[in-house]
This record gives sequence, structure tokens and C-alpha cells, in this order.
Amino acid sequence: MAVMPDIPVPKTPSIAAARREFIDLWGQMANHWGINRTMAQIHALLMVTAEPLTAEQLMEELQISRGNVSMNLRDLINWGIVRRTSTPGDRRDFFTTEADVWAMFQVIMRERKKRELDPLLTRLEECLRLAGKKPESSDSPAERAAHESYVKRVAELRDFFNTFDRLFLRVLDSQPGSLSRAVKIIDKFL
Amino acid sequence: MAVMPDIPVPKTPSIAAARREFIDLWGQMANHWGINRTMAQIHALLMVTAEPLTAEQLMEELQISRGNVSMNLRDLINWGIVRRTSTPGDRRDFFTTEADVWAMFQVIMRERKKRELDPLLTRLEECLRLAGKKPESSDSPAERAAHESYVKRVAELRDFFNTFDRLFLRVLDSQPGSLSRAVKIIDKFL
DNA sequence: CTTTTCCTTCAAAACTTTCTGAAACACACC
DNA sequence: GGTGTGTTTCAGAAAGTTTTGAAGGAAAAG
Repeated sequence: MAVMPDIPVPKTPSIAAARREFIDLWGQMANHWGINRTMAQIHALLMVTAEPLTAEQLMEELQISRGNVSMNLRDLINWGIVRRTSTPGDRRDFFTTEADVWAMFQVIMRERKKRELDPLLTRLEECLRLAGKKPESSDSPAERAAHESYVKRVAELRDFFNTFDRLFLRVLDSQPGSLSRAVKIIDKFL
Repeated sequence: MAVMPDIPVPKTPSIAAARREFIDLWGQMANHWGINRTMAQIHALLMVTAEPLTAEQLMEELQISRGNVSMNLRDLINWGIVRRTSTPGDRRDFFTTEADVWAMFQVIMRERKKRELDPLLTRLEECLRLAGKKPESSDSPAERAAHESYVKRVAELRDFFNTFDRLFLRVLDSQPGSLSRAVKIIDKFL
């Protein structure tokens, strides 16, 4: 079967430069956030392209190997922010990302909560459990002070992240636009 | 002059294990957040210790080199979350971290906003500027569609992060405990 | 059944980040 | 000045992460 025409990647200088700038920006931000640069660039390219893209197009535009594209797409799909689609009559897979920024943000938040916040809370409890109850009166005063300050600070952190967790949950099942409504409400009441 | 007695690091099994657990936890979390593990461990150790510690004690407890301690302390001090203190009659420097979780959180937020969010917003504007105004009517329909979807998505991201930025600002100059008040308010109104 | 096309995997290579230890520095004290 | 004590710096080593490219697999087309 004949290969489809495809390649909707723009050639106009201005838009091409703008796209490169955005891809570069998103890649750099990813670094700050502990995410692999190439993975973020693939995501960026999918975000600014209306049509689904093939692995081939991603390789071409980002100048990276097929294997790299394949593995990073797998991770993006596992994160839930990229979808694989296919067209009848075309053997290639096509990839897209969630168009709606709010929906994308929710997916990312939900995943990070699951991977980071939930384990953090579990392990903070473990930290407190390990410290044991009250220090024995047989312990030296220095020991007892150390115990007390440890428990005090770890418990404060736990309370803090618990509050954070509740905030996450509220934001996660709220409507698009809630973030800006939240800002307005907070403006008014804090 | 005689060396001070010092070393308040606890020897009791339970509390020592709990401290190690917490230091390990904080180090792992740091990785997820794009922060150097050792830096986070130094911070963790200072957090769970009431007394100021010397570089020597940090080396000893974390089993890391003097140079490593020195450089990471410099970074922590630049971040504004660790303070160097000195005692009259002792040539060594002592280090402490902010005791209050909320205050610490604010310092970190403020710094991350300055380093990440502000540049992100500036560069997103640049991405839009580069794309130029309306596409020329001389451009092909495909080009015009590409331009349109690019501008639409980047503008949405900019709006989203702008809202985020405002939320940051509100949280930054609010009182301790505001986070949990915010949760309650949001509960009520969203 | 063979070829073609596309996707995935994985070991090794390339690259990046972090850490060490030795040297340089700083400064109080004699 | 010199000596003792503590800190900083930085080049190179070690560790960790990412990328490549070749091999293997799967499924449609011939």
C-alpha cells in the first residue's frame, strides 16, 4: 500500500522557530522538575501539533533515535498523558497528547500524588513509628531531648503533607477553571 | 583552646534508626523533585536535630567527604533554608535549618518561583511573540492551521501558569496555617 | 513462505551529575 | 613571621542517566 502523504510539520520560518523555542523551553523545565529532557520534548511537540504524529516524525523533528522515541513514548503512555491511536489502512501508530491543559494537569497531579505524596506519607508514619513512644526515663536527658525534637519535627512535616494531600484531592476532582476560581476565593478570604 | 564536648547525635537504637529512615526518605524524595540527594540529606539531618551541627558532624553521620558537605551547605545557604551560626570561643561554624515547616515551605516556594515559574512565563510570552500575529493569507491552509493550533495551545499554557503564579503569590504572603484554612475554604466553595 | 515495515528491547557508548581528596586559603593565636 | 584549625575550591574519579544502534519480533503485503 502507498505511504500516506502526511508530515504536517510547518516549514514557515516564524512558526517553525516558535515551535523549536517551545520544545526547548519545555525540555529545560523538565530538567528542573526531575523529568527526562527528551521525554518532555516529545510531549511538547505533540502538544503544539494538532494532528497525531508518527514515531518517524518525532525522530525526524527532534533528531533522536528510534529506540529513544519508542521508550520515551512508552513512559509517556504509562504516565497517562499520551495516547496511541491507529488509522485503518496504515500500519504505523500515531501519537497524541491531551489537548486540554487542565485535564493534562490533573493527570500529572494524580500520577505524582500516587508516586510521591502517598509513599511519602506512609514513610513519614514509619519514621514516627520507628522512634517509638515516649523515651524511657532511664535514658539520659540529652537522649530524651533528641527524641522529643525528632518526633516534633517529623510530626509537623506529616501534618503539613497531610494538608497538602487533602488540597491535592480537592483540586483533582474539581472542574476546569477551578484553579482560577480558587485564586479568587483565596484572595477574598485569606 | 579546649575543644567543646559536643556531638549530640543520639546513640539509642530506636531513635538512631528513625533518624536514618527519615534522612533516607528525604534523600529519595529530593530525587523525585530534581534536587541532589546529599543536599537533601544534609537538610534532613539538620531538620531532625535540635542543636546546630558542625561540618564535621555532618561528614561523620552521613559518611560523605568534607568537600561535599561544604559545597552542599553553600547551596542550601543560597537557597535560604540553612543558616550559618557561630559561637564565641569556637572557631568552627555551626549550621541550622528553619524549625518552622511553614516558613521553610515558603522559602522554598519563593525560590522556585523565582528560578522556574518566572522564567517559564517570560519564555512562554517569547514563544507567542515568535509565532507572530495572524498567519499571512498567502500561507497554505495547512500552515495556517498549524499556526492556529500552536498559538491556541501555548496561550492556554501561559494562562494556566499565570493563574498558578497568582496562587503562588497568595500563598507566599499568607500566615502559617493558611494552607489548611485554604483547604477548608475550598471545600466549602468549589 | 518471504519480504517489507514498523515497533520494541537491550547492551554498550556517550553524556551528565555528583563526589572525593588534595591543595589553596583564611584567620586566630603564639 | 610560623602553627594549628577549620573552610573552600576544583580537577579528576565514580556513579548515575540517557541515548544509540543492532537484533529480534510481529503482522500485513506480496
